[in-house]
Amino acid sequence: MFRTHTCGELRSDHINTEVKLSGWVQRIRDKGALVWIDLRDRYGITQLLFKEEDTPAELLEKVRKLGREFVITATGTVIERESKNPNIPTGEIEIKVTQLDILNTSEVPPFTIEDNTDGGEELRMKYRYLDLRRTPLRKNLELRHRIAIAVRNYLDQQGFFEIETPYLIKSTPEGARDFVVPSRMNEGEFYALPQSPQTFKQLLMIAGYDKYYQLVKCFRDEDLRADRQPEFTQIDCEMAFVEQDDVLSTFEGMTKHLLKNIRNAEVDDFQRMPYDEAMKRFGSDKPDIRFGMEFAELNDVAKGKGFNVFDSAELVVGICVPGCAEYSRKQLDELTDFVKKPQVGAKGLVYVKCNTDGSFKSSVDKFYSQDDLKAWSEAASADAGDLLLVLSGETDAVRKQLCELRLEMGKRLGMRDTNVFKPLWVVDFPLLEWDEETKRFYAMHHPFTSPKQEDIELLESDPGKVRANAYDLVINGVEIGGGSIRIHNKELQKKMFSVLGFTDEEAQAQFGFLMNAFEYGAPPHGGIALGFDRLVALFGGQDSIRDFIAFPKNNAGRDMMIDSPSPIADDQLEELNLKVEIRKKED
RNA sequence: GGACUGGUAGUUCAGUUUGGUUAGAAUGCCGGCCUGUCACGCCGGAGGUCGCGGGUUCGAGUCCCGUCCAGUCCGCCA
Repeated sequence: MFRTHTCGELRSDHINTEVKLSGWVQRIRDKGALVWIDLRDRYGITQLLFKEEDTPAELLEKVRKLGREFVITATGTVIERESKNPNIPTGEIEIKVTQLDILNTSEVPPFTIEDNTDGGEELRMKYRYLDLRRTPLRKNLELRHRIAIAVRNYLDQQGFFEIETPYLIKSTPEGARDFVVPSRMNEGEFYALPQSPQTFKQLLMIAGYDKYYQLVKCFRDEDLRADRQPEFTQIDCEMAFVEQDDVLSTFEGMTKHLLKNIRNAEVDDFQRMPYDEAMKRFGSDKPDIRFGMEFAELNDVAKGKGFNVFDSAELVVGICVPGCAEYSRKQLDELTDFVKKPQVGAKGLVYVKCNTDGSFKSSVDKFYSQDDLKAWSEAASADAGDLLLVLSGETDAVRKQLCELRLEMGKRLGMRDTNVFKPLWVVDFPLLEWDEETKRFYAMHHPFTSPKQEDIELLESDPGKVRANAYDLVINGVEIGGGSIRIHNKELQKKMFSVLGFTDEEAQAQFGFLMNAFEYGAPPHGGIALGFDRLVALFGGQDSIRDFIAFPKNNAGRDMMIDSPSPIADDQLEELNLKVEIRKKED
């Protein structure tokens, strides 16, 4: 037997009991006549005590051989500490050890296994199994587990079945790049790993399963970010006989359930904001509504006064930053540099200080009178003491730029509190997006998304104007998930493919199975998929999903620990009857 | 595909702007001392291909060119 208790559970109630603990040596404090060892396992830390005067020499010798991260079993008596440590749950007691077994030795770890490790990102990735011993990582994975359980409980109570769908499926050209897997038994052919179980969950609805969900791995061969991994987990759901409202209320309920149970946070009913409105008010389809600074369009007051930059711009738009009229020249220059970064891409920044004495000071005083600037401040609902930051340019671009600036200002002013949760639904997304490069429309969501009934006639006349029965769940500026009411009618689906530029043959070849299924009584249906990793990271108060995944990949899609991807052996290629030839890139 | 930041002791970093004696600090590691530590303390010690390759120079961690690696972002991600 290795243990009677874990390292996290002994309290003063246990004093005088004989116990056996097993774990890792976290730290040794050797004071000569006294030696303490912090013994760690998943549950906590318990202090072991060895007193020179009443410890057999043989045992002391063993103790002095120990090093960090050795795995040991200690047997002894729980005693009250002479000096207690109120900072840890087991701080009232320690173990007077009578027997010590060294189960395994350890090399000196390359970084310290402490809450605040000295290890850098790269090293921690390479030795991920050591990093995972650290409490912050352990807590993240525990949080992930708790949320997964809460999701399953909620959806089970709502009558959902968790049904697994295949990972080896068929490649489709729409959407993200597929990861592909060669088939040995079908020479020269490839499976694709699913970007999402989209078609399968729709088929499950046609099969009559009514409510489906799955915590499922999805795969996308696209460049990574802090919040994007090539393999990631979705809470994937689909419901039959539902309208948009049914899906939204079910998953609003789930989100509230999670916030309540995991974070003990109560939130109001979620705002539902049309896409157009989100773009106009926040310049983003995933607005962070924890703070204000909404966009104020200033075309009416800023144009026609001889400032050519604004006169020639499609949109002049600003935000009102509360209480920042005192910003120094240096701070304003910093903000100008921020918006001029290539990642943001603005040409410049105009500011208006609404001074507390009622006067205005701007970077464009040459062109605008005090009355002009007063009109700006009124248009932006600015008060005395506020700072207006104004950008101009082509509508879509300038909104995006101002959105970046707004988030930056929110961050600087401490308005993005990770303990505050403000979810909302963004609804009425456009069905289609025009792509200049390929001169065709792409589905903004995916090609199975249904258009709004009242917009269907626009499909032929003005496809870009068609709104979709599509919605995103956004929390604190993070796109947590999205879904839609699907097309369940073969004719409409055919029409959709034709708008997307598919011939009948292409549509049949790629999605024939789904179109055929629509011929056998497909019920109206719709669903949603939530990014599980992002949801967990959000609940954990962090932007990066990496530390909420046990074994993540780096920004080049590599697993630094197992060193993958890697070449495969010749005989593996032989079996697949494949030859690897790296094509030279053309200039 | 692109922009930016970084790479110096086991680790985290300073030193690079302005080239110049033996490349420093902290922490970790090793040895010694210490009876109430818990980021223990004190004394001593070991530890370096300054990412790699080339160039400029009397002389390069420092300047130039190339390259690799890591990170953040843009493009991309229905």
